[in-house]
Amino acid sequence: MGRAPCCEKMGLKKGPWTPEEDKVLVAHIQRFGHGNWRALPKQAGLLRCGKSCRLRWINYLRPDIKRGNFSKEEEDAIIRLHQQLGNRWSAIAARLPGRTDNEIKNVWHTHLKKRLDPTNEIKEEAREAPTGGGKKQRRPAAPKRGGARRAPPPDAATEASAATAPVSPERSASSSVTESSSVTEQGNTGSSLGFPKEESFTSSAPDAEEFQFDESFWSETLSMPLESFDVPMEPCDAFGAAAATSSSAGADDMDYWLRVFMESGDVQQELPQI
DNA sequence: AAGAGCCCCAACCGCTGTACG
DNA sequence: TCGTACAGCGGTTGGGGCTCT
Repeated sequence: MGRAPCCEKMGLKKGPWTPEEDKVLVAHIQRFGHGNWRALPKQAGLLRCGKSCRLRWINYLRPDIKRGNFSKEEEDAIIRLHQQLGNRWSAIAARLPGRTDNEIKNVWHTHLKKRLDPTNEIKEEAREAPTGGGKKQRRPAAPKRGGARRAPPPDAATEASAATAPVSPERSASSSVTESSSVTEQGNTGSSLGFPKEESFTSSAPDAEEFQFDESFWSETLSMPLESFDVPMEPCDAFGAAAATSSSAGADDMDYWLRVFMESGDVQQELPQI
């Protein structure tokens, strides 16, 4: 069947996300969730297609994402899981909390595949050696592409338990926060809006400094009054309807969001239809 | 110091699966 | 049952940073 393009290309921005766009997207999702990705950019006032917003959120902006280099244990887990699952990156990501399918895919193609290739083994080993000749030390993930924020590389023992952590096999790590995803699975319950509290987010990292930048980013973003955004939020009935009819939004979810909105104090003005 | 080449990764593209009317 | 819309997944790539020469 003829599929319409994911979005109207006309007038929609492509390429790297700016910090401003990130903030708008984060603020919108914090406030309204993402019941409908296609409608989200319009509601948030972003000149992006829903697909782009979704990818940006899932691969970069979700607060439960673990940034930085992969530990040896994680790499071993990826190799093992790849042997079992093949190129089902989302399934692999589901077993590596905090890692996205895109990230795992990148690591596989850039490191692990070569490592498993016997012809590259020697070369790869040389690269692994700290003082080995020719190995390019991984740069400390400097911001790229329009203000991308990356945490400094963690030490190799960051997530020894990651590979064995129990994670729902049904949903990947890319499942949304509104679907009681890995955030909950990692025990960060009780935080408002389904986000991990900053304390839990940072304290879950063995090295608190690892997320220093992200913490400041989230602190800034979470504390930022929404009115400070240039782009007006447009909570509309369509979104509420989408959330209400969403297959993943049960009555409890609706009650939860309603409570959140009520507590925010502006539900009357913002969402009169709920 | 400067240029070349390599490496990495964020983001795009196109396809599939699923829900719904 | 069919057609459409949407979310999600995996493959691919553009381009910036880093290292080497």
